[in-house]
Amino acid sequence: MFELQVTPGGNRPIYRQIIDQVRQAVATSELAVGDGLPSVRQLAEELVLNHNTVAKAYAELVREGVLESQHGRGVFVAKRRRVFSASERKRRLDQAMNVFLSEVLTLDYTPQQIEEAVAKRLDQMTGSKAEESEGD
Amino acid sequence: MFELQVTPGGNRPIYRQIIDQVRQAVATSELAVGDGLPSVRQLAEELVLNHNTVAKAYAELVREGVLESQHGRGVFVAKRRRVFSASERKRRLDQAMNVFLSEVLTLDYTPQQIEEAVAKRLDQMTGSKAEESEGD
DNA sequence: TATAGTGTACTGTAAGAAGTGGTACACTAA
DNA sequence: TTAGTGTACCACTTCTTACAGTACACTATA
Repeated sequence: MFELQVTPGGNRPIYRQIIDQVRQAVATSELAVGDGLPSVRQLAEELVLNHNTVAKAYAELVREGVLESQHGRGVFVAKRRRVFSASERKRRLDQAMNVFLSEVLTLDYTPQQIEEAVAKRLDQMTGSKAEESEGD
Repeated sequence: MFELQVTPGGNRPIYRQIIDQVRQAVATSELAVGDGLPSVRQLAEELVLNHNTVAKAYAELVREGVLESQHGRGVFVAKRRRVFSASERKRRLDQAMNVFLSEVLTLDYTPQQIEEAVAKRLDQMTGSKAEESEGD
């Protein structure tokens, strides 16, 4: 079952927390292509939020090509496709790396530690596909 | 010479762009320990900003231990030191990785491509210390 | 000592983002 | 017909970002 959790008052906006977690669930195959997501109102009730906040997150994920919405039916995980141009992809990768690396280097992690941590997390994410769907 | 550039109206706040670039300059040793930074008013004039915006960025960098301010004299690159607890460092590393990885995985980069890109950029950052200070 | 330049700290103002609350409409499926 | 869906508004509040101006304590230098 797809669960997500949100902490209001954190440094990161709620709707962005939803985006992060859905992205991650898709990346780890916890959510497979075609899977349905909770409706905006249902998820809003679960998380004690306004439905507009959930809708905002879903809308951005649709824009990114992660989700696909069907009016009157629901929101579903979309088939993998590229929505950005090659140069835009590169630009976003570079910017994301800059932010990430300048942050962790400031935290005084060494390059080796960073590379290891990234490799480990990537393995966690993409290696353990759908292994939790046994207890359903 | 230390140059930095800022784009207003971008997705990232101006003061945060300053923080990112100073962090990066320190990480790459473009700015060495003890080096002075432009004064808040001078930098504000260069970038056509309010001095409060620059001061806000500097203040956060001081809080992070990247910079050190001397009242009446200026702001300087601080000696490397840790300002966060071990658990806080780990928490920040994890959060930064989550944001970074969910973002680039959504961009449809493969784990291999991501690891390579990170390794390459890390090498650029920490390998080419102060090599541009020849054309001064 | 005067003066200029420094960081810092206020106040006030304006614009935008984030989030809530409510309503409404078109669509789908039972 | 009815319930549930996505979507689109509007109004409102709170917080963040940024600007504008002023002020003060400090440092260095003439």
